[in-house]
Amino acid sequence: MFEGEPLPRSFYTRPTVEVARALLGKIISHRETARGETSGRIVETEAYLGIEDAAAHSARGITDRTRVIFGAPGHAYVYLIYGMYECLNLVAEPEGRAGCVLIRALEPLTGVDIMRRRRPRGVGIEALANGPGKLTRALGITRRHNGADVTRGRLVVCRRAEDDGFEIGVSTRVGISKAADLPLRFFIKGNRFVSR
DNA sequence: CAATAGATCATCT
DNA sequence: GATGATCTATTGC
Repeated sequence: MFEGEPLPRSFYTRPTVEVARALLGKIISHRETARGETSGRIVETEAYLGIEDAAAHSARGITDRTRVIFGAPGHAYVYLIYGMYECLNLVAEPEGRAGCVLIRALEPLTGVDIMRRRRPRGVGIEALANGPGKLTRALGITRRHNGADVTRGRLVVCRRAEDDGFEIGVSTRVGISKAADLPLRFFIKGNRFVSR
């Protein structure tokens, strides 16, 4: 389908902001044995840095929850927020250094019918995955995927043949109270699947 | 349309 | 015991 070769580990072994920008336009694919494949194009990301970033979970160092963020790049960090929704991050920076990228919105590509079944009845295609909690629902991503290697396996990130020429928009991050003034949110300008 | 309430729980103080 | 990297439904103008 859309997954040629997954992006290599070296793609993630860079400063978090670089990875957050480079992930725009890339494809996230989740292949499940029973249901089939769901995939989408990343249109919005946010960078969460290390101990210097008060808004990041890693700000207070290594705990059971934040261990993956300090671990090897190219792995998924999935956590529960507000007791109800899961958020997907991709770990950046060399091992030992904290940094991850929150995936905030996807443009649905494969398995749209499967996504619809997982989301409330009647939501339009543009609202299937235009938020961090929505896209994990749509793709069937849960805390089971925490620590998963996204360079191989059922949950992978890959490049699509020709995908550039879009402009990158920058703004402050959504939904945080600390370090709220930093320009660490990135999105594809004009794309209708970016969150509201 | 905007504003707001409520759902619900792992993590940290 | 309080707090969140959210979303949906509902109320009010």
